[in-house]
Amino acid sequence: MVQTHVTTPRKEPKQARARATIEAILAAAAQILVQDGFEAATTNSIAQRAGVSVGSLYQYFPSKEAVIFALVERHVGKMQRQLEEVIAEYGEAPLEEIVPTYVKAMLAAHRVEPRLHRVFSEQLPKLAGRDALMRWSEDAERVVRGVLYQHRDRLRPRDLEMAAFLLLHAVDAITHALVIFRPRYLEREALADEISELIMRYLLEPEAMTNKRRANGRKRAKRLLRAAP
Amino acid sequence: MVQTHVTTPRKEPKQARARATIEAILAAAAQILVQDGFEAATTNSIAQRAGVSVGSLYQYFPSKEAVIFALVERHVGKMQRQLEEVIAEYGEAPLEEIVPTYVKAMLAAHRVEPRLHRVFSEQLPKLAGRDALMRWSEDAERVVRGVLYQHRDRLRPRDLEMAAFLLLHAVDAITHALVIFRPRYLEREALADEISELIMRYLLEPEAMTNKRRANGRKRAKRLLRAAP
Amino acid sequence: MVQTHVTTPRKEPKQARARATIEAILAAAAQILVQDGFEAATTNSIAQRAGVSVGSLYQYFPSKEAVIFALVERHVGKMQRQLEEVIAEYGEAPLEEIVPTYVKAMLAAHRVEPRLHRVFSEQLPKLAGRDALMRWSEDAERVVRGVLYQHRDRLRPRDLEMAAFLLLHAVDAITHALVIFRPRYLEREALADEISELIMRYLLEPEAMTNKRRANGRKRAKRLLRAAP
Amino acid sequence: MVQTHVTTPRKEPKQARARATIEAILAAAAQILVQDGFEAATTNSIAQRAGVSVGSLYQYFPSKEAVIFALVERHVGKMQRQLEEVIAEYGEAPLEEIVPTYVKAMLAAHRVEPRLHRVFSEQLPKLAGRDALMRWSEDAERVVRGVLYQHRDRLRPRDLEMAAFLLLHAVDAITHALVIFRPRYLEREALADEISELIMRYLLEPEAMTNKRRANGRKRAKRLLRAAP
DNA sequence: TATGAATGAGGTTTCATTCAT
DNA sequence: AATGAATGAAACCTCATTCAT
Repeated sequence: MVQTHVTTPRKEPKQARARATIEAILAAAAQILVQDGFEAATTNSIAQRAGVSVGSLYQYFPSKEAVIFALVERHVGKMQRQLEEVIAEYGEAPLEEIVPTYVKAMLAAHRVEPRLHRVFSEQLPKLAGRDALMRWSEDAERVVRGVLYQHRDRLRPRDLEMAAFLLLHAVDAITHALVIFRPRYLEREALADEISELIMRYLLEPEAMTNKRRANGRKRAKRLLRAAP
Repeated sequence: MVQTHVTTPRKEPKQARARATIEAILAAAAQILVQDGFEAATTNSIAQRAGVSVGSLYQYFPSKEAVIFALVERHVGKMQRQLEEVIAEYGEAPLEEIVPTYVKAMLAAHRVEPRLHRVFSEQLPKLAGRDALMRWSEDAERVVRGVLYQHRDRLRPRDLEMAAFLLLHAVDAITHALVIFRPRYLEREALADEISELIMRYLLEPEAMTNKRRANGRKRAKRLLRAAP
Repeated sequence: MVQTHVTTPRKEPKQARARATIEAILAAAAQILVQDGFEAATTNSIAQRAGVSVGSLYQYFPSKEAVIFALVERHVGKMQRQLEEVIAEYGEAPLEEIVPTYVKAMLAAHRVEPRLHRVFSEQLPKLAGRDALMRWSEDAERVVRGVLYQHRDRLRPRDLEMAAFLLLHAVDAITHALVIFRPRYLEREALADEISELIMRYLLEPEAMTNKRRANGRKRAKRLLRAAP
Repeated sequence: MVQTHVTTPRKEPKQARARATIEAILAAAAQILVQDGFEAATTNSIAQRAGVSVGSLYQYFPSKEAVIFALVERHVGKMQRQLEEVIAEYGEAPLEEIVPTYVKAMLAAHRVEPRLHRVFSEQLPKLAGRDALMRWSEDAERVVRGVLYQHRDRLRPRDLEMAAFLLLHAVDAITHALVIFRPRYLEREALADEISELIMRYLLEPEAMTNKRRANGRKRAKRLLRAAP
């Protein structure tokens, strides 16, 4: 929606207010989900926490599930964009760089709203949003597969599809488990290195994996990551 | 035992008929959970599918959650027993044997009732059973940690706790993701090998991992596993 | 039912057992009513406390209300018999004796099972037993009225029906209130005297109420009451 | 204030419509209680009779008991206010005036909603409102005690606390019994006189109780009562 | 006869959604 | 546009009663 703000200035205040209401509702929903779990997130409680009436909620969302769905979509979108940015930027880089960067991107993605992520993966009922979450997995897998194909000459595994599957879910689950069982680990430097190690050792034959290369790669990755927002 | 009075069984059956009723209720609950998801599992629907009245359900379970809880406990118990058996049997074996066996045991554990497992990990609300599921994770992690400590001389990673954490959740999540995204993969021979590869390469330095050894190890593992019940 | 226990000895054991079961049920019901209130008295809880099965309860009582009803009847019966005994014995005595004796009889009647009496008067639903309780009131009123008529020549009030009504309910309510608010008072000697005073002063003109007479009356009443079981 | 969160009103109405709904609910509850007894007062029947949905009932009352509680509180409040007004107005008057006035006030209080009062005192389960009813008794007793202490010089009874107890409950119970057994009596003039007589004769020595005084007192009381709203 | 498992109508309560104001 | 009162289907759970064993 391209806004011609020069010609329709009178509508703006209203739209801005609507936007604010929507934000308030989503924020309230997220807060309740995180603090009190899925069962506590009723339309009335969300509206109340958002400081609006139920009526207003239904003005902007056709149903309760739509609220949850919007929240999931937004969350997944953020994660996806993060991942894609990294891949786009490092698309041409050697594996030694792209892997640790990807790992860090995943960790960073989970750090964004770890508690919300947890609620989504644990308590989301069939209908509302589970699909969106699965789509994210499939998209991410496709991206990983792409990267692997690019470097297939150097890789040990023959079945790249299976490899992509394994890697994606291993990393995803580890980060997810971290959020739940070891929130503190998430901050540790060494962790990302270990996960990268897991991946690299799986992907490359020992002789293709010089220490030098790996060390360099890691340094450069750090530098690049620091440059990112 | 963390369970509260809300989830403990209400009375011990004294007649065979009662036992049958309890089984019917649990079976019905499992069926509904798998087929229609958590939301569809109402006390009435469960009772109806079990061919009994709601009243009968409440004779043996003090609440709806108690039914779910019993189901989770039973499921987790099965998985735990499988895992412990394997570890007990292969406790003294070299890593080359124990790892693939463990991987296969995990895959087998998930194959027991994969769809039920999925529902549990995805849709279980806070109260009912999530704790039991997390306890399983922690127990399993402890077992893995024990194995690693036994072989710590040969292992590359220094932080064995972190290593145990990574491996457990990687394998767990991969099997879990398989159930959801690639149920067909679960049958494939190669899959278990790949996961074992992922683990072994992470744990051992290249020079400590001769091809010969690995090949032997794998064969022997297969043999042993076949011997197991 | 006059039992010819000489000719039907074989039935006795059975009947004795049945009697014991009935007693157990009534005792259990009374206990639960007193301890946990009316709502807690379910057929199952009564049966359990009585140490029998629900089925047995229904063998001897056609419904839950029948159990309550039996309990009320029995309680009211006891009270009524107490009252009638006193009146029968003191029927010919002067008011100065009969009044304090009656008061003490009432207090004694409430002392029998005060907590049960309380539950009955406070929580009895319309259907079960309320009628029995009201019948008791009416019967007692009739008795009191009879006494008053006998002594009508000496009495100040002209409307003896109203007087009987006032006295009966005043005494009844006072004893009842005592059970609830001042259980300790029930033991006090002075209390019965005060209540008697209340009645006598209401019934007699001052000049008809010599101190001497009242003192004598009180003493003799005490003696007589002591003689009673 | 002994009330718990279970019985406190749920939200303050902000619209006139809401106020009307609350009134309708309370009126319906009172009606059902009076006509069909406690057992018949289900949330659905109350809502239906009130012409609203169950949901509306629960918007304003957190539980079924809260409805009953509100009704009891309101009723007790009315009675208490009546009593206090009389005492306040006649606080300085001689006993000969205050007693008949108090008696009439009590009778009037019970005349307000006699059938509702009956249900409350007979069928109120432990939880809902019994406390409120007992509080009323205690408050009233305190008031009576105060009056007696003021006039203690003229009074015959030595133990004024006991006297207050006896009088309060005698009068309360008599009025209460009237409601149940002789609703017609409630209208009779002579009745109040008789009850006053009962009290006065109990409180005063014969010689302190001139006919003249009593006659005057009664007249003046009548006049004053008539003046009251 | 005694048992206790089974029944199911009916009660309380919640909450997504609508709609008059 | 916003409000919040009103709705009612549907969930959970209880308990008097029946009946096969």
